[in-house]
Amino acid sequence: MREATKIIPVREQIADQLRSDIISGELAPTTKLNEQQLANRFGVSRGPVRDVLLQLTKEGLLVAKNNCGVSVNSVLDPSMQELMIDIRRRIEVFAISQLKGKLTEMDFAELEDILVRLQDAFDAQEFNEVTKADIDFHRYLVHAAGGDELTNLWYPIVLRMRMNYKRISKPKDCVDEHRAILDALKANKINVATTALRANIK
Amino acid sequence: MREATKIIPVREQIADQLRSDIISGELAPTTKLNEQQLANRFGVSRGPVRDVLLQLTKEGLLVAKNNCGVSVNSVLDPSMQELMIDIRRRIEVFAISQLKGKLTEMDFAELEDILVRLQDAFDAQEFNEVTKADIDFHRYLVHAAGGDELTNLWYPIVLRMRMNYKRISKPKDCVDEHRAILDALKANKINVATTALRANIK
DNA sequence: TTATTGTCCATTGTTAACAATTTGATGGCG
DNA sequence: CGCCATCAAATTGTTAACAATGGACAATAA
Repeated sequence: MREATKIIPVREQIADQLRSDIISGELAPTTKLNEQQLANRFGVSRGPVRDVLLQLTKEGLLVAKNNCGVSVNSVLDPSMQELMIDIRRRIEVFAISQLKGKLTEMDFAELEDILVRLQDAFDAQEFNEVTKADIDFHRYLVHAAGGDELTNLWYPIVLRMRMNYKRISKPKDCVDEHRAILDALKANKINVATTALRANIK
Repeated sequence: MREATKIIPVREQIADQLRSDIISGELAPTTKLNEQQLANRFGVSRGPVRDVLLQLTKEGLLVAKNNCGVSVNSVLDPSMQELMIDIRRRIEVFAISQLKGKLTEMDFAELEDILVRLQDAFDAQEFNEVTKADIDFHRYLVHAAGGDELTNLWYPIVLRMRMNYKRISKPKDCVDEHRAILDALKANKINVATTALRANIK
């Protein structure tokens, strides 16, 4: 039997695109979003667009005012940013502690694929793709440990953090750091992986 | 001029009611929710109901399957519950550290009101109301410190934690603990407040 | 008997029209 | 000249009809 081909719902595609636009800075903070315009852009009606806007608002990327529409949220002030980093670290450290000895060869292969994407995107100077691969790597681990439950808690935090970075500071380090995390996981050295992970989240 | 009467949007009312039903256990885990039935119950159309179901799904109270509707989420396994407690503590400790010296007389009056509600609900053995007042107390502090941003991160965690408790174990302690927190805040003794807060979150 | 396929029904996903609300502008009045 | 009330345009909130999807059940063939 062939590998199941993944069906991606319309709403999810729209959400992904908007998230991408926001964290890439294409949609700047305080930009107002019009439901009808978005509906036209994606070739759907306002219904699904409304759903997506609601979701992104819950995720903290957008802010909504009653009967006044939504706009792109502003960057976090430093103390909140610090809190977010701390919470994200706790979640991911928790994740790999739960994963000790649980990861299969298939998991490792998947993570290797993501690292390849990361490297390729870096070589091509596609920084948006670098960001996506970076997030995918971490999400894979979080999801493997805590499922949708934990991922839903973790994801908005990452997105909010990313909104604050205009661009990846040192993409090269980014690749190396993830390599270190993966190698440590493969060797089942959780302490090493934890240290590498904490160094990567900043 | 008359005091501004607070307008509570339809969606919010529906969301509050459903959250209440879920936390109180009236809607047991794995219960499937039908959009049309809910629409009839609240006397609105499916649109707003869909919006609410999406939100509660984001909050982790419900789980959704494509084209298959939503159902009430199950309780957390112990390790996740522990992580949630840890993160919630971190957020609330952050909140009161930010609030040092910032709370006004009006804030204290508001918090006193909530404590009265808590005491009354306890006296009347209205455990649902006890839970609501309890949450309101903490939410007031979190919101005062971090606004909607922090509240949106914090709230789902609290809700998920509450789903795991069938009932308040010792309502009397609950009142005393919140009294201790408020008194410490009034005296601007952040260390004391932090200790009391950490003892209350469990 | 058992596995497969086809049909039906219940439910969700989507759409477009309608109602309600906010904003900004315009004009009269102090 | 500035301020407030009133009105119009634009935008969101809501509704109900329509399309599409998934699951259950029965019929068929091996």
